[in-house]
Amino acid sequence: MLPEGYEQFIESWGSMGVLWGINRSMARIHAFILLSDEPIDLDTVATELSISRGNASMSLKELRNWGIIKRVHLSGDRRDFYVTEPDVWNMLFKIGIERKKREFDPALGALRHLLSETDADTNREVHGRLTELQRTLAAMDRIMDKFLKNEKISKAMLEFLGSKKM
Amino acid sequence: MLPEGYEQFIESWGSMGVLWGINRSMARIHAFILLSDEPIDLDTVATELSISRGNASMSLKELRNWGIIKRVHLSGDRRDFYVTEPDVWNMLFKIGIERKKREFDPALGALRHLLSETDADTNREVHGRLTELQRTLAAMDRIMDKFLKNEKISKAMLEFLGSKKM
DNA sequence: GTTATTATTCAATAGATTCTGAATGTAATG
DNA sequence: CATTACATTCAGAATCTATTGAATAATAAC
Repeated sequence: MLPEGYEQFIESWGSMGVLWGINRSMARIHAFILLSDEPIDLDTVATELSISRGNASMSLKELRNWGIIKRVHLSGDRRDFYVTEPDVWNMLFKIGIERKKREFDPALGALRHLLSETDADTNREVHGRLTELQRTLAAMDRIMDKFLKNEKISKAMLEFLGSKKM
Repeated sequence: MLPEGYEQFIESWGSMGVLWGINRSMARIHAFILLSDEPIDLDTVATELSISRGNASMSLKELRNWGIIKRVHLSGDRRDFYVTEPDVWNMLFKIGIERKKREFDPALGALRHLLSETDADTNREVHGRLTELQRTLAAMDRIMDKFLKNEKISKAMLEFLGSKKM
C-alpha cells in the first residue's frame, strides 16, 4: 500500500503525462519506478497501481522503447526488474523530439507548400496572414531544433533561463 | 470545393491542434476561417469541412470562448459570420496559459508536497532524485511564467531566439 | 523432457471522446 | 402573431483509445 503523498504524485504525474503526450498508465508506472530506490518487477507494478499484468507488460515495454526505464536483473531471481533513469529531463527531451517530428513538422511543411502555390497578388490578405504565421512557426521550429539538438546543453540552457536571477 | 493545398493545410493544422490540445474539428475550422479573407458562416463551415451543423456550432462557440475567432455581422444578412484573429500567436498563447494551469501546476504542486514530507535521511536516493526533478520543473515553471506573462514581449522573445543569426 | 514461473501478445471489452441530427430556441420579417 | 431563417442544445451513435485477461511463449529448475 502506497503512502498518501506518493499516490498523489503518481496521479498528477499521470495527468501531466497527457500533457507530454504519453498515456496515463505509462506515466503512472514511470512515477512509481521513479519513487522507488530498488528495482521493481512487473507484478509489483500491476498490484500497486491496480492495473492488469498485460497492461503493465505493454507499458513497461513502451517505456523501455522510449529509453525512459531499463530492465535489470537481480541475481538469484528469475523475474525482470526495472529501474528508471534518475534524470527525468532525458524523458522530456526524447518525447519532445518525437512529437515535434510527428505533429509540428508536417503542419509547417503543409503551410510552406500552401504558401508556395498561393499567389501574393490574387489574395493579399490571406497571403500576408499565412506569411506571418509561417514566420512565427519557423521561429518556433528553429528554437526547438536548437534546443533539441543536445540534451546536456539544453538542460543547462533551461536552468540558466529559469534561474531566479534572470 | 476547396483547393488541394488548402485541404492539406487544414488537415495538418487539425493534427497539430492535438499537439496544442484542441480537438481536430476546432483546429480544422480555425484553419478554414484563417484561410478566408471574408467572414464565414456556420453553414459554409459545415458544408466545406463535411461536419454536422451541430458540431460546427459547438466548435465555433468553443473557439469563441478561447478568443481565437470572433463573431461579426454583415448588414442585410441575418446569419452570424466569423473571422479569425489574423495573428495565430494569440491562440497559442492562450492555450499555453490554460494548459500549464491545468496540467503542469498540479504536478509540480504534488511534487513539492511530496518532497516536504519525504525525509531526506530515510531514503536518500529517492529524495535526491525528487529534489533534482523539482529543480528541473521549477526552472520550466519560471520560464513558462515569464514567457506567458505578456503576449507581445514573448512574441518578440520568440522571434529573437528563433532568428537565424542566433 | 517435464514442470513451474514469469513475460508477452492480442482479441475482446470497457471507457472516453467526438460527432450527428432531430428537437428546440431565438429573433427577424412581413 | 405566424412564418421563415438561422443557431443551439443534447441524447444517442459512432469512433477512437486504453485496458483486460486468457492464451501463448519463453525460460529456468528439477
